[in-house]
Amino acid sequence: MPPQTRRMAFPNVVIERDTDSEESSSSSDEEQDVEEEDNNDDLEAEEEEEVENGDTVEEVKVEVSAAKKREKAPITISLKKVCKVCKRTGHEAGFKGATYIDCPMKPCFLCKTPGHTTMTCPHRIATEYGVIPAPRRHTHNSLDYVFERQLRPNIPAIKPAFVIPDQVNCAVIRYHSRRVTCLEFHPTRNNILLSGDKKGQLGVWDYCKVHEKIVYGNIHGCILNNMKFNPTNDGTVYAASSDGTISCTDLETGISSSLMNLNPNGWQGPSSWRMLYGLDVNSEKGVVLVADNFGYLYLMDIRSNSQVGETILIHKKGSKVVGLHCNPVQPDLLLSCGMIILKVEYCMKIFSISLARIWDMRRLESGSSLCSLAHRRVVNSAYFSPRSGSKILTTSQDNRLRVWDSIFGNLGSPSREIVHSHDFNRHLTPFRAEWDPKDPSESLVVIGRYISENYNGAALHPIDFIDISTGKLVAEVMDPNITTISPVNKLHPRDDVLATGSSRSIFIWNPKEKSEIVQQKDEKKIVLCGKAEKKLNKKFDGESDDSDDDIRKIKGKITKSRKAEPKSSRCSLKGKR
DNA sequence: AACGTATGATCCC
DNA sequence: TGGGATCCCTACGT
Repeated sequence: MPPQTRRMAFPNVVIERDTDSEESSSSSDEEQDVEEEDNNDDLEAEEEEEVENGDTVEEVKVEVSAAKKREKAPITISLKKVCKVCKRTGHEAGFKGATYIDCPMKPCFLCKTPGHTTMTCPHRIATEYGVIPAPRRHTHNSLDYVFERQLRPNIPAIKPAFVIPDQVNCAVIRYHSRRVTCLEFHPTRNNILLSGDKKGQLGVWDYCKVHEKIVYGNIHGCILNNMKFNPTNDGTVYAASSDGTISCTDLETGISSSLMNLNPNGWQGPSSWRMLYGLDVNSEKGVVLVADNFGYLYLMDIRSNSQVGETILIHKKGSKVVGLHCNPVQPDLLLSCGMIILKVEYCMKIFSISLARIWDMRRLESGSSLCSLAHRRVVNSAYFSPRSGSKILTTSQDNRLRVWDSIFGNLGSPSREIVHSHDFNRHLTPFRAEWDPKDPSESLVVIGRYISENYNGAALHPIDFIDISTGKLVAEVMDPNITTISPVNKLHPRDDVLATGSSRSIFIWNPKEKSEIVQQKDEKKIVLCGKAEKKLNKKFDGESDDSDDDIRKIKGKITKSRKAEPKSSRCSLKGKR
């Protein structure tokens, strides 16, 4: 459907004149300006056409007061509407209603290729565009063949594949005072969700007892970048922060100890301030691994809380290492990812390359990585697959998800690249695609979407479920009450539950059938959030003693999928065996 | 409603 | 090699 343009009322401009001298000087200036603009523009014809159409460009005549009008001719200033992106006239980028119109002078905002806009980008129409599906697993011997042919059809599927949590079950609005940066489900207690924010606060929320929530505010001074539960005691969590410390916090008491402080002398300027980003725990080796913004990796012993071995430069000196992940099956393997670390000249052009690197924990030295996986922009996250640990999934700021099917195969180039909108924006927590830990095929992945879509007149940013074996969009999940972008998402390790961090709010999603039970049960508590929240705040101000801590039960209503697929098919094993 | 601002990667000189 | 300009679909407060 072609984008609809709306005729905007243009403001009248009146220029007041005080003195004759000023008048003459300013008038000549203006005339010059007009002239210059006209000369610079070869869009004159186009412009006139548009004026006739009553579209974007309009001329404003400035009428001088009647008395002076006789002496001086009226001045015509051309206030052409200018594109806010490329500053040219003749078109305008931005929202027209709930639809965003791209600047045609810029490369596609989705795939970054010039020549078209997101509106017509083939990747927007189908996420699987250009993705070569993973090859079917060929049966090699007769036993395999017999199993596939005769036994498998009789074995009931353990999990009816791809259950999509698509209904907002409950939400905490303005739980945090700054945007959410990370989420983590408790490894054993099903309803406990931890959240970190930009301020360094740590939230603990029991989302089945909606009103039970805690925020620990004195653990870190700024961004809580990553957290992981202590494998030997799941009542405590480790967290890495941009304040340069690692914390170990007791969830019951909120008492926190610091394992490391990289800035013992305080603020000495930005060139020396160290920030911790990547964090993971290797329970086999009994170490907490962290990485900083200067490219260094540190290992901390869990028992002694002291550093093990040397500090190792694992990426280019001075480049931020944003993610670390230990292989869930082979504890000797470590994955790191981060910012640009080299520049390459190719075909007379210079390309920046960011890397994810695989390391052998037994031989951790600078330059000894087993393999480097190249990306064109910063790699926000790199994860081994949760069950077999043999696949790798990365999220890069070049708007692509990359998948390597086997760490034992050829790692030279990714098995698949899926174009997906998850641009970097300094005001947003970086997007990270997360595996579904429950999917035995290790192909379902969740990631928030940056660009919005017009859903019945509302610009919403859905959360995408992608089958990374085919690149297909399995489901796009959104709620009319969530108007902000949702860069932080985590799937529950056992339940069909999705947790979303969107701006300062946290949402819990269930598959439809579950949420309806909850809705019935708590009908009186159901209120709206998002834009409706403001109104409700006023209403609730009398009842609630602390509006910042309001917990709101929200009734989710799934908006029709863009492709208007029936619900059943959206949650089926589409494109799979 | 219109603006200001927080603030990170990247490009370019 | 380093600092300053730039940025594009932000979110929220005044």
